[in-house]
Amino acid sequence: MNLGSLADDAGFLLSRASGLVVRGANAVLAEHGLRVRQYSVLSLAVDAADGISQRDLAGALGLDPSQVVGLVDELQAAGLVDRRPSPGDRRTRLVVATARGCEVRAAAAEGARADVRRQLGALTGAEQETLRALLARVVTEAGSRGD
Amino acid sequence: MNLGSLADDAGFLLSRASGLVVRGANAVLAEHGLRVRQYSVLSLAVDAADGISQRDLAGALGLDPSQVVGLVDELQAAGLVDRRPSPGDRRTRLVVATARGCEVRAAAAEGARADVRRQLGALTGAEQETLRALLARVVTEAGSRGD
DNA sequence: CGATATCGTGGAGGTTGTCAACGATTGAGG
DNA sequence: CCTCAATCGTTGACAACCTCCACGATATCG
Repeated sequence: MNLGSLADDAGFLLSRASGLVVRGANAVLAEHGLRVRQYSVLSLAVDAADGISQRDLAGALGLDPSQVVGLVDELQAAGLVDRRPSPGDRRTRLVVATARGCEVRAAAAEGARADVRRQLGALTGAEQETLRALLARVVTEAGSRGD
Repeated sequence: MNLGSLADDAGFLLSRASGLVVRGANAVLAEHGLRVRQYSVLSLAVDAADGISQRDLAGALGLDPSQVVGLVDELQAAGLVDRRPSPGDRRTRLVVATARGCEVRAAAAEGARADVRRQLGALTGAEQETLRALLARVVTEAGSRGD
């Protein structure tokens, strides 16, 4: 077993698997007029009952705040989210999903989930859950460490 | 437990974790004048005793062949790899690592491995191995399916 | 020999990552 | 009250990346 081999490197495998899943997800989401990034933003907006600030969106997604601007612009132009002023802070703009945004997200989520199941088809259900749990710990640990 | 939540989506976690690891690796590799992509190409060239065609490079890395051109150009300009004609096929150009390429790769690999260990610090050694094995199966399965 | 496929390469167009600014607003300390 | 630093959204710039298409050179199959 060659430990120097790229095919055995966890970082490379992570990047490679991510590329595969993102590519597949983008293809599926295109049917709903969305890219993965837009879908992520929309999802967080739908799940946040009172809306979510663009700052928090950037933090949750690991993006630069400047990237969020464009994504929200596109979703807003598509009528899927709105920007509402925050009650307590006039700098902040809360991103809230519209009724149509909720519908689109629900439909897209179904397709996206099916595609992830397909992409992870080599793993049993239990293994998929193990993978999910391990990745979640890596991500949250990195977050609590300051990225 | 909200199954619709983005933070529980395996695809999102994969993409997020990959982004973290790649960012860290790029920072480490910058000390050696490399980016992750270049390091990957260089690694495969070093590991291939008789060189590797750009086609195979693209396949192993999941890249479009046209992307490999630029990466090899940069590595060649840095004196880390050479392009040699293939003995049996005049279309193919074999990418082979130079002596300096081997040295740089060895030095960079050490730093990269240390960084991955740091990024995956939330997991025990056994868990890291589990993660690696699961990802390897996902990637090879996708490969045997035609991406 | 001729049709078809493959390899490397170039270029176009869109998406992403990173960074540095700026105006508006907030919060803390003097 | 007033100044100073910090925060939020936004814009702009620039490099990296992905996707696709087309081409010349070469190989392979019929």
